[in-house]
Amino acid sequence: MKQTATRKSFRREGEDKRREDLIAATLECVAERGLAGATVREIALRADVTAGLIRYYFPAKDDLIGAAYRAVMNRMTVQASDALKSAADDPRDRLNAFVKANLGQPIMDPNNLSLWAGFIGMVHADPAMALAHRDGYLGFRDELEALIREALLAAGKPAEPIHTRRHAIAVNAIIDGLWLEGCLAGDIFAEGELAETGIAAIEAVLAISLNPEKGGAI
Amino acid sequence: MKQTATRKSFRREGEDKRREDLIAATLECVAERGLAGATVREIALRADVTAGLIRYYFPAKDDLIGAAYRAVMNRMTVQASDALKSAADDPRDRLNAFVKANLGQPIMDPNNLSLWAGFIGMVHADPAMALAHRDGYLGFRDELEALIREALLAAGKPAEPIHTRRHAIAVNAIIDGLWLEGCLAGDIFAEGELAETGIAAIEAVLAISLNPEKGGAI
DNA sequence: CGTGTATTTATACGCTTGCATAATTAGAGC
DNA sequence: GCTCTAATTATGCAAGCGTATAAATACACG
Repeated sequence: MKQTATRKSFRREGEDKRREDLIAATLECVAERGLAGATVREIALRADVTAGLIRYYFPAKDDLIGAAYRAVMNRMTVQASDALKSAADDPRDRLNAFVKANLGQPIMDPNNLSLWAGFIGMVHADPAMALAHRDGYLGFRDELEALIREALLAAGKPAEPIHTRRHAIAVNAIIDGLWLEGCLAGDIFAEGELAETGIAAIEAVLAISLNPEKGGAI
Repeated sequence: MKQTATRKSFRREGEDKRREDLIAATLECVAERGLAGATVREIALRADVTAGLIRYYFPAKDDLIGAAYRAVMNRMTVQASDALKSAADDPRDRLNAFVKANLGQPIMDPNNLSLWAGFIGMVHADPAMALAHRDGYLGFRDELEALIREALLAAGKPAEPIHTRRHAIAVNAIIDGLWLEGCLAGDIFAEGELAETGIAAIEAVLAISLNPEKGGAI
């Protein structure tokens, strides 16, 4: 076993696994030291790989960063959708669960904000990234608008597209704004306070109750 | 005028002027190419100064960046406060004007978002930045809470601190969220749509009218 | 009209970065 | 077990970074 200046031993991994590992390592770096801390060498170190390999899987570093961004956004979307799947049937419960999921762990997390903010900074300069972002945003808002529509109907309220569009914009703003506050300074809020505040505000905006079981309201 | 390899001519400026110029140049860089584009050399170029001078006025580059961040936040705060000064006496009109100012030009601007996002990315890693941000955020929210309290009282509604706090959190989220949407994709909204949506949402949350003149409501 | 000094320029150093490329090797297929 | 190739390591480079420091100069003051 005496080895002086030996090469690093390695295993060949599947392409998918390696990409995932590299993305995960990137997210670790960003989480700990911000976007500036995500250098190819540091990422490689975390992935237990040498720096050169990154370029084997990603044409340039920015492609890896972009993939990492998409992974985070996708992960958040999936987590919110998961909350929907395990929710009750009543549309109001579903909207309630959706909001709570977005305003609680693990979605409302400073690490997510760091990556998101870093990426937003690039959006302004890179049109391709701007497009990717807009798609994500509109997708989220469309999902929200559908939930709102069903909740309104379940409460016996009209749900014209003209109104649901504006409602979706407002509710989306409430979620985004509270998410932001929670990510940036979660410690100055009580446990669950932001989620409760969000639910109450959305109830007021939509003029319906999102807790049809307990607090009955037509 | 024949000069080969002459030194750059310069004028001595007051300390305040130089600091302001350097900060302005920094903001230009960040707005155009993100935080990564704000290098000492590029900043110096924009300020029509050589790079070394930056360190004469700021101990390190990060100090300049921090000063620039504070300048942006301060500028937005001042702009919003200006809108208050030229508003009517009725507290509901004042809150209305405050919201409209934050959801219109020049505050709701992609450049401001770029700056803000770039800095927010650092907040997570740099404790000093985090403190600066928290102060700004709490200052904004406090101002908002005072406005809300007065508006509620003017409408004959109770304004207990327990409630105004939560209202301030929610209204702040609405403003932040809509500001974000407008900065990121202002072109997909009609003129004034976001401001109107914000006013309507806030009216719903506070259960008062913010247009006491025209649309009378107790 | 000199003179002193605070301000500004100029230059260079040591690091780190992203990227390219050559050398190696693990592991599948025959 | 051999062989071939795709995956991985290792090395180096050119560029750009922040910072330190010495040299130059504008300009207030006497």
